[in-house]
Amino acid sequence: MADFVDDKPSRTRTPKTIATQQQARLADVAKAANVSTATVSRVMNNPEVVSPDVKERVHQAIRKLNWVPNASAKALATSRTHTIGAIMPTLDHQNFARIVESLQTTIASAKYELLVGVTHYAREVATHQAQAMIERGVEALVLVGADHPEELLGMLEHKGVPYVLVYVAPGTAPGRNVIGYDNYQSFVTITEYLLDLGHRSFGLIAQDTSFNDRARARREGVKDTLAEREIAIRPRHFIEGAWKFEDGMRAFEKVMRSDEPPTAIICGNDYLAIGCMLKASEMGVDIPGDVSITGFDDIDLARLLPPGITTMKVPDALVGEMAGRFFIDVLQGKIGQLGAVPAPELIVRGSTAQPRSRRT
Amino acid sequence: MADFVDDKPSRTRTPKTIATQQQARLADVAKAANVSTATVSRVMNNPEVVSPDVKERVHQAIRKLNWVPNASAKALATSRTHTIGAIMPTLDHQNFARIVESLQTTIASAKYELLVGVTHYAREVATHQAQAMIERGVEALVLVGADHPEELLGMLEHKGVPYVLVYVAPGTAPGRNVIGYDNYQSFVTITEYLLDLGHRSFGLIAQDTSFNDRARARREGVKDTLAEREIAIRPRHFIEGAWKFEDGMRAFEKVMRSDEPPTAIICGNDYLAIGCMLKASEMGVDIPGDVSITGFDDIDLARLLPPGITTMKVPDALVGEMAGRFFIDVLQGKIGQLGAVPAPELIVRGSTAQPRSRRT
DNA sequence: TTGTACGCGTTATCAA
DNA sequence: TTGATAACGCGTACAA
Repeated sequence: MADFVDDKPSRTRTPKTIATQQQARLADVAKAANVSTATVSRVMNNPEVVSPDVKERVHQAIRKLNWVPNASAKALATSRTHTIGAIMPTLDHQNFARIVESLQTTIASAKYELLVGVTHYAREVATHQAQAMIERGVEALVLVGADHPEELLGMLEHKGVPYVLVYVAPGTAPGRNVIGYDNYQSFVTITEYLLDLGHRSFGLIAQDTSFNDRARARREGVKDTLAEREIAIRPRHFIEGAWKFEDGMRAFEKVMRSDEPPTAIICGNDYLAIGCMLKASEMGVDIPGDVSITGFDDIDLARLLPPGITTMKVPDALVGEMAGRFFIDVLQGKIGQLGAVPAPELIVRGSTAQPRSRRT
Repeated sequence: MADFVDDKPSRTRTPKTIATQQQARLADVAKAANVSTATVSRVMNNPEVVSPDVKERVHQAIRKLNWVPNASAKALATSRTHTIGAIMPTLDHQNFARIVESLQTTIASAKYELLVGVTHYAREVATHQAQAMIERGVEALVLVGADHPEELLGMLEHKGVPYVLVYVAPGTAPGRNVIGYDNYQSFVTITEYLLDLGHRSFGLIAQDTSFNDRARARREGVKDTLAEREIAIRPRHFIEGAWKFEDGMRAFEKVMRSDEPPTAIICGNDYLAIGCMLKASEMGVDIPGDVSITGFDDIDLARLLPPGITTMKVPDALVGEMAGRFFIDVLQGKIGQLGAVPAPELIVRGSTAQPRSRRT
């Protein structure tokens, strides 16, 4: 019973991978370099403490064996997965796509990877995906909006998983980490701008408000501001539905073909507003002559499509970046302060003007 | 020495998580339910073989302890991470965003999660991210285009990681799994269509072709087809650059303000084509009266912006779905056949017409 | 500076 | 049907 007990029985369980070839393990590298596993580990995670020649031997062995560390094992040993999750309603909207993109780019600089889920605006899907990501051990999570089950948020807090609710105004969800702006206030601003122009008859084309607290806040911002002036929107001028170009086109036609169409139509986003513009030119309706249109988001096209859409500029990419930086700080043990994002800014373009009756 | 050695020294190393609370382990559940760890594992992965009452006891313990399985440990034990990766140039293009979205939705049905990387069109970034994902143990990978270092693809094959190159025509990269259509042929089709209309003077506004084999194929498709008729594009009418609306606007202006502008401009994608249309209306250039414009991709706006853009319809969402299904099949041990995606289809709209000289 | 030995939380083999 | 226990591949006290 001597030196033939030296190395481990090189593999007892048959690997379950599809791989045709055996993968090298850290132990194999150690053996090849004639060092201990601890040393190999040090070469990877703490190179300063290991002597140059040993380091070189290990590196050679790594190259020779084509070894790549196993992240699952590392995660198990360290309780760190280096993974962050983001759950979005869709990626087919420039804003969300940009958040994901900037978030990924930001966290990549700290060696974090991004798990992405798409919910298609279904609340249960969001919850379900979030739970799956928690099982996966995401170290942080980005969620959209505040409309999530209390138990999900509770679980995140219970597990100590930092999360950020994006597109949620500070103050709306007390005690939560939020990055966003005040949707309500933004639409107050838009509405007041139109009121100041002299408009007194309004239409509202908005997204579906189920599982969408942003859309609800926007709608209420408009309604409350108008109510302050004793103005209401006629039910036939209030259309709630989806959010794409063609939804806007359909809604615009419906509103403008109704009796006594409004002089201003407030849209929940730029896609809807652009849909209105497209349908208007099709119908021969002059914008802003016959009716003013406003959007929200300031997507590229809003400034490019003549006469330009009056809208609110929101800082998408910054949202992803801020969330990313916040996570990096928190996960590195720093305090991690979540600063406020600049408030949306009204951008006045050619799609709005005084109502005809007001003009001289 | 009796029954006080019974359970493991409940935790020697201090946990590294930020978590304020101890997480329950499978072993804790086992103890609480008074069964072995093997049984708890069976309840999760092989419930049929465990008796109903025991199963119930285990479930109660799970609920009581609020246990969620640790995916890293599971991955380590099974060599299956249940993760798929996708690396895209950007998400700010509808096509790529849709691929990611449909891929995620497809693989979610088989309990796979999606890791997303964005390269901003930088080849090294793509390679680097791919390697990181391999370390993470992604079980499959989606890459865009065929322009990847041989060693990366070699490593994937060496490791037995199935991958799919999307936006690559079958036949272009022999031996690789590809989903895509023939970019070259598609632009032959467009070019021939314009030639048939009678055009003899062309402009080409295209994406940057470094690390973008699709863009190269498209350009060559145009050039070769024209050369067949002994036609070349004047250097000043060939503009290569980025790919957004405003790039198209700038390029269009440059081309149209040059001496002897062409009668038809072929654009590498719809964003560029729309940029041309927008600039044209700004400049008072009539489309298709003064110049015909073609795009590629058939994004929503291509059919909505009057007079509509003549373009090729490509099946984005299908690409993601097919890749997802392929992976699911392969990873479940099935053969996994990668069918061909329908060829892009020429959609003729109002942005193209006969050149003025040809008309009666 | 390096090595030994154990733990991370599961699954899976084998025996009962 | 259930239980003991050895992997899985890595980090890391602790000792040398």
